[in-house]
Amino acid sequence: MGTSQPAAPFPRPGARQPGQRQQNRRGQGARLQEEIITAAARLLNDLGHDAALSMRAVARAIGVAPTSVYIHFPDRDALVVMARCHADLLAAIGQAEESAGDPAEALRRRTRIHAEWARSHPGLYKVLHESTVNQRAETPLKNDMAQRTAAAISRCIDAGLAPPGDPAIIASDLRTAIHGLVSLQINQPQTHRSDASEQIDRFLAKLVGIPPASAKPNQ
Amino acid sequence: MGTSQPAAPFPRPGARQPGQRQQNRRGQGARLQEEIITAAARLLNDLGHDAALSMRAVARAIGVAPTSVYIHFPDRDALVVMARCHADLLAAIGQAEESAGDPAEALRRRTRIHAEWARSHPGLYKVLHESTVNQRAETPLKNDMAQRTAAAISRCIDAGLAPPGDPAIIASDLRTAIHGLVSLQINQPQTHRSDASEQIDRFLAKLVGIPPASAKPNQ
DNA sequence: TGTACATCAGTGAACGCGCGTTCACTGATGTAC
DNA sequence: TGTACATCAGTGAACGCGCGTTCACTGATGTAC
Repeated sequence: MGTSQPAAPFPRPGARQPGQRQQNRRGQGARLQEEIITAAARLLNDLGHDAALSMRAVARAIGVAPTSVYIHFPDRDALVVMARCHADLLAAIGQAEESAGDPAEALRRRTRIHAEWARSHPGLYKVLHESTVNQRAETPLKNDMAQRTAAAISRCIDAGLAPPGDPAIIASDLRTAIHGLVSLQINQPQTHRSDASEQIDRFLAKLVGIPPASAKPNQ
Repeated sequence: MGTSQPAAPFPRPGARQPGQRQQNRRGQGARLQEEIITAAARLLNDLGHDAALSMRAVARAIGVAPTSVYIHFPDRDALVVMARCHADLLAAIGQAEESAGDPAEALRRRTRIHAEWARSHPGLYKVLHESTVNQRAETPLKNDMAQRTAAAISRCIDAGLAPPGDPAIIASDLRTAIHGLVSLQINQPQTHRSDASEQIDRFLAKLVGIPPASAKPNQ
């Protein structure tokens, strides 16, 4: 970890002081909508549960009257749709894969960045995977992720870097195991501490058949 | 599935009608405490999140004044301690292991029953693994589970039914993957449907080195 | 055998809180004439 | 260049709700004398 983690897309600093905000210019009303989404995402990440997100808390965080949120979102449920998180994660993964030398390294990077994103956005990960929101929406985005993982594995097999097998099944197993790893890291940090990287390598080796990168500069 | 799943320890029927309950006999005041714990466990399972559990809801479910809960539990946090769930799960696993022929079959049964318990108590599983309670307590019980899994794997290795390796690491990998499987089954039932049994077999084969039971009567 | 008292197992009303949501409104800014 | 009007970007007060928690209490039952 340290400096190499993906850039946090949701600002961390605390709530705005009331009165600090000034009304948007005429024609710029949509900016408040943007502020609401950003604040909602930050609160979801901080709280880790969609039921804990409230219209009033979002309004408070922005420094706006609760009523103003209703101008852009008809009710609480509408606030809780978070497609942009996935888009952000997808971009991070795409970027990491680009710089990989071969398909096996690409899969390893993809897997690592997935785990790291979850680690640095624990609350959002929980909302996206454990909350009641995820039952309502987000499935197309998750299917997209699953298909991309299967494609990455398929490329490994085609390049002879992994033994043959059904990419969809292997991807399902890998994603399931990685989800377990991330979930335990987030939910039981005291018992599942540091060895994420090694466990990822073991999963890649045992579930996909990709041996740990042997040509490591140090260690 | 079907008839072979473990007996549900927490009664399912709906809330009691108000007025139906009559005061405990003198000296039997502790019975209300028992009722409170049972009702709290049922509510936790129904709601799937400890934050959603309220003193008033528990009192309502039993048919008692909210004040009466305070006689036995000093505050809401005290209600939320759920050691008995683990004890119940442990007993179910012990029972399943007993009837197994060899260590490999015992490990398979242990793994299956773990997944089945989680499936039949989704809310409690979420509370125990995803909720804020689990950060406070329950770690000794989880350590116990981890050690038992490691011991089961150790017995497989000793019996020559699994290739040699560090049982603690193998157990960690297996438990992580199974947790991922269960978590996805609970949280995304629409995408992770039915093939749990096969995926468990694959995890046992790939992560522990135990091939699927070949002498199956049918299929 | 009778009675005063202690104890048990609860109850009912009330407090202040944050919440979702509705309603009528306000003040600034652009625009038609 | 001036003015009436429309529109935009919000606000403030209020509603009813469920919640945790406190307080003084009630009615039944056992027990000492």
